[in-house]
Amino acid sequence: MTSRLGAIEFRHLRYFTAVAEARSFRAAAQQLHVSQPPLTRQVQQLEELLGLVLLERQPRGVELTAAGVVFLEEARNLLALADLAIDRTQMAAQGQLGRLDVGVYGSAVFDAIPRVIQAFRSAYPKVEVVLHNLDRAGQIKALRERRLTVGFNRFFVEEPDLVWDVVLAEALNVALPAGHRLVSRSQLTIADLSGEPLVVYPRTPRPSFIDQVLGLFHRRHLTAQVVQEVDDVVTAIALVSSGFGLTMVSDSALNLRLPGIVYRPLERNEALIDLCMIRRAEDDSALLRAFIDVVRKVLPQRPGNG
Amino acid sequence: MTSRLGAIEFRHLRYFTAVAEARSFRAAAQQLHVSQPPLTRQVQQLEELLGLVLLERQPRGVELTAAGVVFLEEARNLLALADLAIDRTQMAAQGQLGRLDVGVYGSAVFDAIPRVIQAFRSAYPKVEVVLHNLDRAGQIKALRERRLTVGFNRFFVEEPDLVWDVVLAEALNVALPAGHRLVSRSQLTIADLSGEPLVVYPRTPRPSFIDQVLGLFHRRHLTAQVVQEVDDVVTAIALVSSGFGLTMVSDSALNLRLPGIVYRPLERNEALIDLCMIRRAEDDSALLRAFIDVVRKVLPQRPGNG
DNA sequence: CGGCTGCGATACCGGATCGGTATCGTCAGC
DNA sequence: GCTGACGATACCGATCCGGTATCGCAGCCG
Repeated sequence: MTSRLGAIEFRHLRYFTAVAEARSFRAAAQQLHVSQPPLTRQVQQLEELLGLVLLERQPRGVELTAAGVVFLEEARNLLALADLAIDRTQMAAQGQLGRLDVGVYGSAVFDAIPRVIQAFRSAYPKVEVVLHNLDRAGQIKALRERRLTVGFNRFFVEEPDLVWDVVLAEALNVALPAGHRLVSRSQLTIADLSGEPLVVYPRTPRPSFIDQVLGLFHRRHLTAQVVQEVDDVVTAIALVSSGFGLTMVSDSALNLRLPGIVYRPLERNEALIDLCMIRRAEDDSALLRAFIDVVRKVLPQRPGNG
Repeated sequence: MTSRLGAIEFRHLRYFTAVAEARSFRAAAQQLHVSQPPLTRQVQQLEELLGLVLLERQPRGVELTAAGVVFLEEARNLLALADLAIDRTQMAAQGQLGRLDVGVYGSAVFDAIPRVIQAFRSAYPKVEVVLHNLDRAGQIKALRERRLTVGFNRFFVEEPDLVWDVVLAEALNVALPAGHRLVSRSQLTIADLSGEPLVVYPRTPRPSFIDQVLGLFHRRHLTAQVVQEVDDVVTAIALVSSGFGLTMVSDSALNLRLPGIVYRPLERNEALIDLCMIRRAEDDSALLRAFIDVVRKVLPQRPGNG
């Protein structure tokens, strides 16, 4: 890339623009708060660098040549764009401009995450937010490779270079087929589900939501009767509506309204399911801090380990 | 207009861009053929002027901050635009870029002028050509006020600060109603028209085409029987087609094809009508020179007074 | 017609700033 | 813990910038 810029500097543009607009070296010198000789010298140097005459010196001032007319317009443009560039850079430094890559996975995409993203978008409209559907392993890999800024997942193993926060504790609900006998109850307990056929998810990655659900039974020395393992909550709900059995979903998944499906809350002290946010420990960018602030404002907060 | 540019110069952008792209001060120094310390100093100064940190210095090189990512993009952009600005300025100096205001009037707009403009547009596609319909007085005024670069008209009085060239000598033709007795002749003379009712134009400005036509008769001691004076050639042709009489038109006007109108040429040695080009005597711009060259190439040329 | 005035260009000077060399502090890797 | 590579710093000479003083020139006015 061989540039024709040579040694032209913004100073040349500033000085030339002032002279061209004032149609006078002396008047421009006053406006710029410098004396007149430096203006003469800088404009001469600019003309020499361009190999062109930009101004016609005349007894009562200066006139623009055709090249001068064009260069004046270009110089004004460049100066204005340089100002904008500085503005944009300073906005970026304040986290108001840039790109935020967010990893998402699981049922939180149906409620909690959309609320967060919407709030962030309206608070920081010039930040481009990109969502990536990645499971936990994929999020961790992408975070390390800088392809992700934050990730949301149900829980995380400890990683030395990463930090996680629990940003939301959601209650659990049972999804039942419309005619099921438990539909008559307004609240359920884990014990109510003992012996009921269960559809569980996700099959991978492990450990994850599935293990938390099964743990609820084991902790109470109850037996979970798993009839089907599926990939995601949507498939699980579909199977429930087909009469395969019951399944457990977080509050976020209540937005998944399918015909023939009824949700009943689990008693709140029975179990809570965490939503976690993971990020690089050394990432102290203003953009990430701004995002975390929005998350804490939008979601009922709980302390993390970071 | 208070700029936030401060004392930022293109040098800062060039150096920062090189360092940011190479992710290394030393490597950038090699590419730029300078030593490493000046790079450190210029980047430090740039960061100080912006009040921001653009680079994170690390043991194995440098990483960009969020602000650095944005500023790198902006700086590249500015450097590329500066190059383009220089290109455009140099094109302007060569007459390849700019704006050409052309004054036109009379029947030449139907043939000679369109041919010139089309040739110029294809040779200088980045020059904006603007046509202005102005009579001779209007053209002279606009030329003096720099609103016009050149003007075309049928003939000009001498003006001290203006220069004119005859750029085309067109033959004359007679426009006849379809059933007229002279239609049977393939060529006509002025004498053939003696006693015929004539429609003449333009009423103003004077002197102009009308006076040249009437002069043809007076020179031969013939009588021109003027039945109607009108503003322009189009109106004259319309009256001819209505049977008012005959009228004289230049070659250019032969493109005006109306039903019921027949054109017959005047013998070539009977009369020629000039097309003149007028311009400022002191205008030696490359753009005007380029236009004159095109005119001379497109139109059969004759020497002018300039 | 000659002095005056206002313009840009030039000469020259002191200080700021640039780029160069040499060197330091620091962290990673063997 | 040594070594090597990186960026930062110290210092120096040369350049470049901006300032003052002055020149050359053209239009203006009495």
